[in-house]
Amino acid sequence: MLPDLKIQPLRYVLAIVDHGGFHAAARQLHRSQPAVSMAVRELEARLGEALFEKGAQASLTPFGKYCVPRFRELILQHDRLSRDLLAQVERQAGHLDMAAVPSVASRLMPSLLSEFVERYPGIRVALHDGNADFVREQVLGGEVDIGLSSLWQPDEALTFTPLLRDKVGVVCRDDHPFADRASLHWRELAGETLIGNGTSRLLEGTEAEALLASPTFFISNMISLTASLVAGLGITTLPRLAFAEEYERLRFVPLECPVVERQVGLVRLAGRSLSPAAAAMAAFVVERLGESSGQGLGGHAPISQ
Amino acid sequence: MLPDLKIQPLRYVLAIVDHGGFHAAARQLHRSQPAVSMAVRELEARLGEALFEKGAQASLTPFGKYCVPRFRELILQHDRLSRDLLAQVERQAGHLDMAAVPSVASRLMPSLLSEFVERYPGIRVALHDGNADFVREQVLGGEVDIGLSSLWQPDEALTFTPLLRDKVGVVCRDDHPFADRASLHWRELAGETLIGNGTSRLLEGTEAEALLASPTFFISNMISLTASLVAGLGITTLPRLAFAEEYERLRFVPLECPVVERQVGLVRLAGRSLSPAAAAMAAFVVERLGESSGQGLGGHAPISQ
DNA sequence: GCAAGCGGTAAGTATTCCTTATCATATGCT
DNA sequence: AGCATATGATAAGGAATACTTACCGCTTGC
Repeated sequence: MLPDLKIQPLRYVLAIVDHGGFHAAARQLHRSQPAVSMAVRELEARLGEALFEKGAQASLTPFGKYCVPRFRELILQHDRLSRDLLAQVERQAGHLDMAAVPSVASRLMPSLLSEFVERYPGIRVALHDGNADFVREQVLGGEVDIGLSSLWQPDEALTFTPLLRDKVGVVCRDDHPFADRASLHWRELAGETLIGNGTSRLLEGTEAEALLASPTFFISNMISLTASLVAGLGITTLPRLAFAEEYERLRFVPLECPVVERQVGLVRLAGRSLSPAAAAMAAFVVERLGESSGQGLGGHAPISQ
Repeated sequence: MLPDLKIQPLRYVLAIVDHGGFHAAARQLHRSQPAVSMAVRELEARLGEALFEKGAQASLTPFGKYCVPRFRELILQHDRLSRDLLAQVERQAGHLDMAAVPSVASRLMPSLLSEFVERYPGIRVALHDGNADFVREQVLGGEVDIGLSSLWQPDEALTFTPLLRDKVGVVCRDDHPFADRASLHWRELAGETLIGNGTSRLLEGTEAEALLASPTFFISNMISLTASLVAGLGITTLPRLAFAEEYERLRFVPLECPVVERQVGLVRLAGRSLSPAAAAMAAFVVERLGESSGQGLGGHAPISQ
């Protein structure tokens, strides 16, 4: 019923109009003049009406005059779309949503993000932070494109790319007997007031699991937890990355026996591709965290694939 | 630089999305399934990014999800344009401007126009009236698509299609000695008070030319002219079609010697095509006036080509 | 009156598009 | 299980399109 207009012949028509002739248009289009002639004739046949007066110097028919601005409009739309899609693919535009656990979000992402926007100025990033369960759910539900977290258990629907190891240690106030120790054995914690937190389950399945039975307190909120530690309420265990170094009175002492560590990595939906922008971020994160990270944030190490 | 998206593959993508699969889409598009597959792959290659997840049941990648509404938008624009142009060509839409001399505009156009809009309900017509010079100028200047008028002299830039002959006669009041005459000879007018008007120059070059020397008055406006005639100011000559029959006290008496007639016809720019709507009107006018007109408007006759 | 411009035509070739036939894999049904 | 029937991908051949070069006829300008 309605004929499919091809973009090219429309472009030809506009070129003829703009350059005032078939020859000039052909030259500018890097085509031979007959190619232009024939394409226009084909288009006219398809429309059932002439666009150019026959015979003389190329001049538009009234119908042609009617068509030209409409052709121009359609081509404008087309080019806008084409340009837009190309920008997306080439990572010059786009946006992505990502989720990260608080430690990663606050300790690693700030510098990563600033480098990222420098490298991909057109891409907009939304960073959501929450605990590992939150990250998992956000990725599973498609609310975010990628997540940065540790995986408690493998999930069929998720792909996990390990990026760095993060060793658990004991956090205490600077006046605590542990404060100046270089390392600790789990049995030494036996008599202490141990405050549980969201990362405590890292100890599950290790020799130190017994400690989990004793905690008097469980504080999930990191601000409350650090405040409690500063107040001398007790001590806790945390992965190094989750230890807020800006609290002057708190000390981090590595747990050497057993060595407990979480793997922080990239979480994404299995079998689903990423948007170009998300792929850029994923590759960027892997590149920056997967090989030589550290940069003063000792205690966690990249994972060599 | 920016790739030309073809309309067809975009349609394929939408069909796949809407029908939930390559096979179903192919069926609905009257294409084979490989044709759809390959076209989509070609498009993906051109864009440099996959639109559908590979492997499983057809499902969009995030990039595909980004593209689909944009494809849909472009195709909507395209189809709107295609439909619009088709409607123009098929005379279901469009508009035209025409000019006509007052006699034609007031005596012939009303019924013609009502028939025209019945036959071409989508076409809008603007009718401008003015004397023959006005019509000529409007056509020459492109302000109107076609004109209905008589041509005083041939014009290289204009094409004139004669449609009907319109005989000149004498118009006088019902109490004038000529009022009941069946016809008149020009010499009988010698002693009369002759009011000149815009059509008087029709007498130029005929035996009756001498009359043009005498007129005491010249009144170009038709309303003023008829009012003057009703007032008994004098008599005048007019083509039959220009004689306003609705004035009860005026009479039209054919001039039999010499027989003077104007040719009323279609005026258009030579060598220029008409818009579809204008072409429809031109053909319609020729069809209705060129062969068997009359319909009680005696005194002018169609011109058999 | 000739040269140089225009657009149109013809014939051949390259490319694009679409077909049929076939495959590998995944889903559904006893 | 296991066969039947979906799915989408692939290969090879053919039809349609788009483009090329070569040439024609016409107008325009010196």
